[in-house]
Amino acid sequence: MPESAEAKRVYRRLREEDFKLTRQRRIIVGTLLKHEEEHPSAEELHQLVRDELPDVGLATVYRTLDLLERLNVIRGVNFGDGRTRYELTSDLHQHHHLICGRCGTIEEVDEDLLGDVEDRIADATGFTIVDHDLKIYGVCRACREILEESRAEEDEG
Amino acid sequence: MPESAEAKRVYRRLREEDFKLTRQRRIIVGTLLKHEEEHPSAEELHQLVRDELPDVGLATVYRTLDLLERLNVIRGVNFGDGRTRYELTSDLHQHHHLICGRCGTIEEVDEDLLGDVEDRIADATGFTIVDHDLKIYGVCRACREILEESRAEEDEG
DNA sequence: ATTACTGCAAAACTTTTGCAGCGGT
DNA sequence: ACCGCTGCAAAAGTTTTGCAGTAAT
Repeated sequence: MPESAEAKRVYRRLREEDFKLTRQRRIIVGTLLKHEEEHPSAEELHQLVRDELPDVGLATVYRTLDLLERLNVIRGVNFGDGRTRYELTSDLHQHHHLICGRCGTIEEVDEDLLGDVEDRIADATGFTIVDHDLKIYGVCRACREILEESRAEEDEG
Repeated sequence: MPESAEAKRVYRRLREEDFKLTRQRRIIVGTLLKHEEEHPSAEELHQLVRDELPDVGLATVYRTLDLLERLNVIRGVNFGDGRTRYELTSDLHQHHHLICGRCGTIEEVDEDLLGDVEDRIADATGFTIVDHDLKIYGVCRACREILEESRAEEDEG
């Protein structure tokens, strides 16, 4: 597996801050990038990492995630199941989550819709904005159709 | 303590869905509304609730939070410390969080800035939007000033 | 009167930490 | 060779669950 430009960028960040680039860290970073869209939890990432290097400990995964979070490479998010899931903070990956309250599906919108909202907030508060995370709650199209059908049936019955 | 219109709205929701309105639930709801802006965790809420009714169990607090979350009255959010914190989902309480990556302060912006963003997303995806949660990451004004000062000192030294 | 709800204690689960040895620089 | 990093196992912290008794309808 050739290492992506993205992975190399992370390695550079590590070296910049005088952290060692170990086999474990390389594989954890690579696996995280590869499975980015799944928003893996620590435990899930650990399983994936073990496919490649079987005796990596779970504690190492946690420690690496902490480290990457401190370096602002990733960020922990909460989708409401019991565990913390991770996503990249890269500007190249700005996206928003649409969370369906009925079926729990998470869709992504890959567009930066918030440029002028950020500007307005920065002006009003003096806050220097680095990144954002927008979650939108509602009902997805499929569930909405199901709900409309069952309502129609009730009206008949 | 007279009960707010907001609290009564929650009680009505409970009755609508055939849940019992117990002393514990009344006090948990009241305490949650009162300490809304603190985004209490289950444990913190438990402490606050015990001031009023000392032998409420922590499990009851968890069970009530679960229930209120299923009824879409509150929502769990993750601010990066180990525990789930809660906020109301009411339209009347739309606000956004500015999270400073240096000092960890969370400021709130109490304005609905996302009306047209929501419209665009709804049009593009067919998603029926009920609510949203926007977190903005960056550096607050105070920290920014501190950073600028220390940079100036480095340049001198 | 019925049965959902509660408190308590135990269990399950997620995350952190201590320590002796290993491995990147 | 140094010292940061790792695996393991134990600890800490958070959330869930079983059960017998209590209270809202």
